[in-house]
Amino acid sequence: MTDINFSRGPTSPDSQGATSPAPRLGELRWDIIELLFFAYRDFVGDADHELEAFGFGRAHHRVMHFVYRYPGLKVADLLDVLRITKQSLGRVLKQLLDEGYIIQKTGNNDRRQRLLYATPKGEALVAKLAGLQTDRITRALRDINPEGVAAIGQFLRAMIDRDDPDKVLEAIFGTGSKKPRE
Amino acid sequence: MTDINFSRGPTSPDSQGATSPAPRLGELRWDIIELLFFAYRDFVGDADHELEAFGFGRAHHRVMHFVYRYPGLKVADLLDVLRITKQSLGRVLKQLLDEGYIIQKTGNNDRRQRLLYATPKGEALVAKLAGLQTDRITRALRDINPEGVAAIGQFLRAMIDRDDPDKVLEAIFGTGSKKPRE
DNA sequence: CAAGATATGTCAACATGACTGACATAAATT
DNA sequence: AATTTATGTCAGTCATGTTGACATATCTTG
Repeated sequence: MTDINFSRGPTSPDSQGATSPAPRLGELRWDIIELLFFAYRDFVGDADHELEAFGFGRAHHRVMHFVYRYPGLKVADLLDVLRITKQSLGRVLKQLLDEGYIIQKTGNNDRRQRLLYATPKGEALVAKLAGLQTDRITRALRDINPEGVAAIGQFLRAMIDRDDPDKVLEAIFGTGSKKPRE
Repeated sequence: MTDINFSRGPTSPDSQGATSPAPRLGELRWDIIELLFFAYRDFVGDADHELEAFGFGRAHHRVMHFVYRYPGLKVADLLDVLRITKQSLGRVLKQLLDEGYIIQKTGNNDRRQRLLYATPKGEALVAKLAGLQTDRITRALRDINPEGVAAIGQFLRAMIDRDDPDKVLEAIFGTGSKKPRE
């Protein structure tokens, strides 16, 4: 076994640390910061393992997820949501199209647009991954009462930037977004 | 403006979708899944912007964070926590050492070990980034009562895998970990 | 003590998923 | 007819992850 001998807190030994120059070393939410790190790591880990079997990565998952959830999403919308460049999106989207997980449909009003839809094959993949993640979430919520669950939802919503919301965020928050605080 | 015309839910148009082959399309926690995605994206985004000014990336942040928080962490511990290979860690660690954000100290009991400590320069960087993230967390928790805050902590803890916990997780959960469920 | 295991570091090659910049096409708008 | 917009694509680069091989110092064990 490796020894469990490290103590907690900033107690550097000889790191020239007698000057203590750091600002606000109390009142920081180290607890939540680290819990978010580990929780998210394991949360996405569920899907990562499954994706390997398909030869896909996280990028493919994100695309599939939002295309399935918001059918008819335009390429431009997807770029807003994922916050990546069209070159980056292009690669994974091309694979998903070629392998039949997503189909494109020319827009009715604007024939330049390519509206995206998940195929049954794509739906099955998304559902499988969401199932794994839902299992984890359900387990985590099991011993929490409805008020607690509501607080969790409120917290997560409040962690999200709402200036310049993309289409998906507008859907989540109910179009009349753009209300930061106060 | 781009039109806000996409409807919700899996209502594919002609994606050969009359067969509906997907398993369990109800009862999935799409809400929490998406909230976690956006919340984490914006949460790490705070630090990302600041890191650019230092010429660092997320990898550097993670290393700095855990070295500061758990002084005397060994290289092997860090590998466990971050779940990356020593070659990956080696690159960012070397930069942080060379630029004076971290120092190494030979282990007392075992002189093969290199115990890691943040320098004052490193502490300042970590504190700055944690400050940004704490601001977001504090804002998000502002209108939530103590019971709600407790529920949030409980939820995040329960989202984390506890089989084979690393040193940091043992510290967070209080060594007697290894209790999965029931 | 000699042999083997362990902790760390490093070289080289490669994959993924980001990025920038440039350019092409089709369709809508002016 | 000219311009703008939505999309696609080529080419190169960067950050960060991976494997595999190997070197060195130090600890542990027979």
